[in-house]
Amino acid sequence: MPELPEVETVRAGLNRLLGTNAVIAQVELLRADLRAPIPPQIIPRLRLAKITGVRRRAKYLLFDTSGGILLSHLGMTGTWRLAPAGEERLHDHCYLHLRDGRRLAFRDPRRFGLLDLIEPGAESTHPRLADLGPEPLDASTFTADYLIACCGGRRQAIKPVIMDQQIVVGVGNIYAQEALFRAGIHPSRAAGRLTKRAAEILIQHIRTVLHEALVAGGSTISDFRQAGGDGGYFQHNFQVYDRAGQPCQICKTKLSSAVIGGRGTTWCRRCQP
DNA sequence: CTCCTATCCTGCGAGC
DNA sequence: TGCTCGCAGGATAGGA
Repeated sequence: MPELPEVETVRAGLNRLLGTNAVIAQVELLRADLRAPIPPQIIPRLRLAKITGVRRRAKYLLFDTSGGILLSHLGMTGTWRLAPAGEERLHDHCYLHLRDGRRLAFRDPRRFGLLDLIEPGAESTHPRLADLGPEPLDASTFTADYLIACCGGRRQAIKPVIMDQQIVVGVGNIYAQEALFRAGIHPSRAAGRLTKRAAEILIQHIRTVLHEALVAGGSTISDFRQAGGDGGYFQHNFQVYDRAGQPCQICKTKLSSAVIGGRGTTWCRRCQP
């Protein structure tokens, strides 16, 4: 489900719930694999470990603990929630039993998510993290010059390029469409034909749409929830995502749609030439 | 290399 | 109402 704003919202919610002194009494794994095998050593390694905080990198959550870093990706449908005794749900895959009696549950019906353990100090070389691009909200690394350099010579459409986690992280199918609409760039435009001016505008709109969604607590689609159980409300601000056939909110042109880069894509052919 | 496609899996809504 | 079909916020292996 989650792109940067949703993952960041979950991260903030987890930190609010956990504070800096939560201790894991026991890890309970209800299955051995999600998208990839879950290393069974997380059970002994996280037992009695203190969770000192939860960070985010790209669309990954990193639980810093005294027993190592618990790495979690939400895939399409992953959620973390407090699950009091008796509130077990289908597709709960992992429970973190806390020493204070609370229980944190990772649930992921489609199982595109991920749980892994990173050894202390091995974060920068972990295969899931090593090749990630810059954070889009970091103005010092995600620059127009950088994006232009990434796009140089590429004939690929710009939309899958900005969704490529090696180029820039955190942008998925929703916010890619929204940012391209705001920037007035057709999602199929060849990445290599992007001018520096267009790159500047696109970067600016990637930042503002992600930031606005962040402030709104993310977008609630299907089962996205903050760790506290509330949904975000940025979905009310979508201008193109899931609005194929409806009128453009700027010029009233009927919005076009097609599969681009393997993903459903909606745009305004008049506003995004 | 670059780019595209298929695939992992379940749930849900559209359409018949 | 009930069924089937297609599609869904992500990431990646494999082939062209």
